[in-house]
Amino acid sequence: MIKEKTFTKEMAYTIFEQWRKSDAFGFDENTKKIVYSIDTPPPYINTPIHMGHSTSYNIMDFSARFRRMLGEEVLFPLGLDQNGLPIEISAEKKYKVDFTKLTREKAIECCRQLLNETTAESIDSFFKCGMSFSSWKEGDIIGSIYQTDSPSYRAVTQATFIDLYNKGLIYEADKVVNWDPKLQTTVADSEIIYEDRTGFFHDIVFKVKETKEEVIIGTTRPELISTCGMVIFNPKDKRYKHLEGKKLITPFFEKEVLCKSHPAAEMDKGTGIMMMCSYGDLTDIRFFIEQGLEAKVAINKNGTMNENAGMLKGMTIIEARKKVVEELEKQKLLKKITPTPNHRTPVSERSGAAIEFIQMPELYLKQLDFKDEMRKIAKEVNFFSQKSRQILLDWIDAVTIDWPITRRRYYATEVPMWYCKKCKNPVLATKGNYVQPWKEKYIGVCKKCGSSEFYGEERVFDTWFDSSISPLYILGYERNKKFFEKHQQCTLRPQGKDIVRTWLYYTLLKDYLLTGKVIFKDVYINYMIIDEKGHKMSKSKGNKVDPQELLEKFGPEPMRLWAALEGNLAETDFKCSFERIENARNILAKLWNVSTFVSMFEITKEQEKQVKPMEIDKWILKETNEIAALAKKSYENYDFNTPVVKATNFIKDEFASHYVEAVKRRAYNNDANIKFSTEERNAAIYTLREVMRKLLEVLYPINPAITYFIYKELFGEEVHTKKFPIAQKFETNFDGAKFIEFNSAVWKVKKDNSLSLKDAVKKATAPKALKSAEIEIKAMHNITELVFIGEEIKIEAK
RNA sequence: GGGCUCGUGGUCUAGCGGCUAUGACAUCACCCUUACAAGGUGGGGGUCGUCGGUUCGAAUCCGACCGGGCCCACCA
Repeated sequence: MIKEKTFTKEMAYTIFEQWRKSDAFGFDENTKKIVYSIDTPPPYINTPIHMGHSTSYNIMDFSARFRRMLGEEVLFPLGLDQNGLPIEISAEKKYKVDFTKLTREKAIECCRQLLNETTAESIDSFFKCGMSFSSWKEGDIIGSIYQTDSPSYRAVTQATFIDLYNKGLIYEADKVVNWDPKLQTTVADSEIIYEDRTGFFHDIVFKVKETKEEVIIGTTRPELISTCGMVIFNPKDKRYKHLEGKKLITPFFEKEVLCKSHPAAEMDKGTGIMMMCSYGDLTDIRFFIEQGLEAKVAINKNGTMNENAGMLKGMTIIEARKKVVEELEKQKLLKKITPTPNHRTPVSERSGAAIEFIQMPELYLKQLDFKDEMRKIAKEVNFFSQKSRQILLDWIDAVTIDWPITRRRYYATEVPMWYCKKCKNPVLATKGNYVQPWKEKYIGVCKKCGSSEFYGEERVFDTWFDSSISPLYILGYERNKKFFEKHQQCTLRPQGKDIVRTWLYYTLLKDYLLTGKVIFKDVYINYMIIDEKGHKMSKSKGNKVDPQELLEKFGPEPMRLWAALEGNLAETDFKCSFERIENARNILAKLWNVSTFVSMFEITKEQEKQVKPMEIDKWILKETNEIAALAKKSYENYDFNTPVVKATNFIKDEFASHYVEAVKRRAYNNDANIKFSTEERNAAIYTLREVMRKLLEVLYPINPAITYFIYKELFGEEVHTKKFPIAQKFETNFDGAKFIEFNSAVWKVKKDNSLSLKDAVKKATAPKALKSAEIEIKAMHNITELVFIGEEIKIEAK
């Protein structure tokens, strides 16, 4: 019998703790069962976990728990992504330091310190959410918590580099790269976002050499005038036709450039005539290559101007722009400045700085050669939902350069290479150990020139180069040969749609290049958690809902139920609000209260065996079994929304309001006027318990703690060790829908006549399909005379 | 400009060719009925974005348009 009035978060945590202590969800790597592996998204733990984390992890946990109930061995390790720019940015902010001014050791130490402070906190949040990870301990065995900055993980990252290098898939090239001047590193295309920022058109005077005519040219990058290589106008533009082939003199720098017609110039943009500079943006670069012009770099890698910018040398881009404007104004060469509000600007996703394009040697992983294979892979993987596949296909189409995998930062996996001091020939580290070439010496002899002096590579890997091997890592690649040989494909990759072009794409690409296989069977792409107004949650907007706060207020179970009830995250964004979670809490309160009621009645195993359910009992058992069948089918396809909505509505409406009300008297059997036989009473008790049993089993993956507690109280067994319920068939002549309709009619009549619900009804006519529950119905509504005629419903109150 | 997606009572949402359009929140009225006021019962509220087409029949299929959102490309 349940005595507690409500189910509290403390009760949930006690159960979670019990599971953690007993290692209830530990992974057995020697299992003979089907292995169901989940490659969890390593969340960045530079900040506490947010609503997106907690919700998407909850949904993963639904799958993990459900699959265990199907008898599968679930590999569900917690991974923590602790490499890369986001960690560095947070550390710089938190400790108010600038890594470019610190020693490398010091910078790394800052990151470690930050991670030490945040890791435990994040793990605790996951624990409180009720996650059933394979382990809560860090370690090297399959299923342990892993961190991408551990020597073990970094050694595998480096090993994959060595393999790819030896396969000839990595090369170094001095190409134009996306340069983040703030972080002073190259970034990949996938890390660039476009923002509509306000730019300013500067209308600047150029002079025609031959005729001294003034030509007004609009530009947003006046500081780059020195690198102007050509001026173009649209071939159809009559205003400038006479300038074809003429020479123009750039203001200020007094350089001669050719003026030509070219379709890239749009007539209605700016003044309709434009200057082409090297490295202003990507189109400029393409144009220079196309025209065979010599590019001139005017921006240094720290974002300042160099000698090619003449007197602007040493200034930052912003300062230089200001200075040029001043000078041009002085010389009356600046006509006007007009703002253009929606100027699409490439911005570094990590730092928010405007991207510059400069030339820089970096290591590249070949990806252009594999676009067709990637398209094939995209079609082989099962996507949940189907439409998410398109996000990946679109990105594959958009890939135009190989993947620059090196970064010039600190807290990341080092490129495991050294170079011969004499002949610059590179040597690779040996696989298996984690190496740091920037502070470790290479001992050996150069195969090319015989020299024994080397210097270490200083660059590190793009963090996606690390995280793209997470499924390989959790399956024991390069660490546990026996296990990896048996389990080469990961069952499920759950992740956000915002990182399809990075995490999913890079993982499929890299793991394919390494193993020749498609690494995932299923991919579950979750949409985003947005605020009540439909805006993305972000720190800057201040509209973040903090899961820690919600845990404090509601505890884990309402949040988990909300994640199932709110919608299907594979299809739509979720709007998050207190109200909605409150609703989920109320549903759980209902479940709790019904359970309290059912727990008042006992029945022995022997009695259970002899039970013959009555027709109304069969009706509710039939409905329950249909829900169980639907749940199994839907859960298998990662749809938790449809069955859980059905199940909770069923509990509230049909089960609690109608069935329980109807059999209450049969279960109590203490009414002086209506006597039921022991068999009839036992049938009611059996049915109440049986419905609860199946519902609890169906809801366990969603709400493990509350269902565990109730199940234990009612049946003395542990729900998490049970098999997912198999639906039984029931046939009955009792019509549930008509029953509900009849009840409503009675209630309405009583209400219209201002009668209390327990007041007597003189005479009622009910449909024939309810005859089998005659005694219950009479007792339920206190009906004096009840007749059954055809389909008719008629209530005479007085 | 290209692609994807969505438009259903005040708000969110189910339905995706066939009974009176589902449910939740909010709202109103009544009610402590021995599991439950974090509750119960009942009520009010919808031209299913607009226009056209297919069909015996359209929220549902097709087309056009209008209006959101996301992604990609391009822009001096």
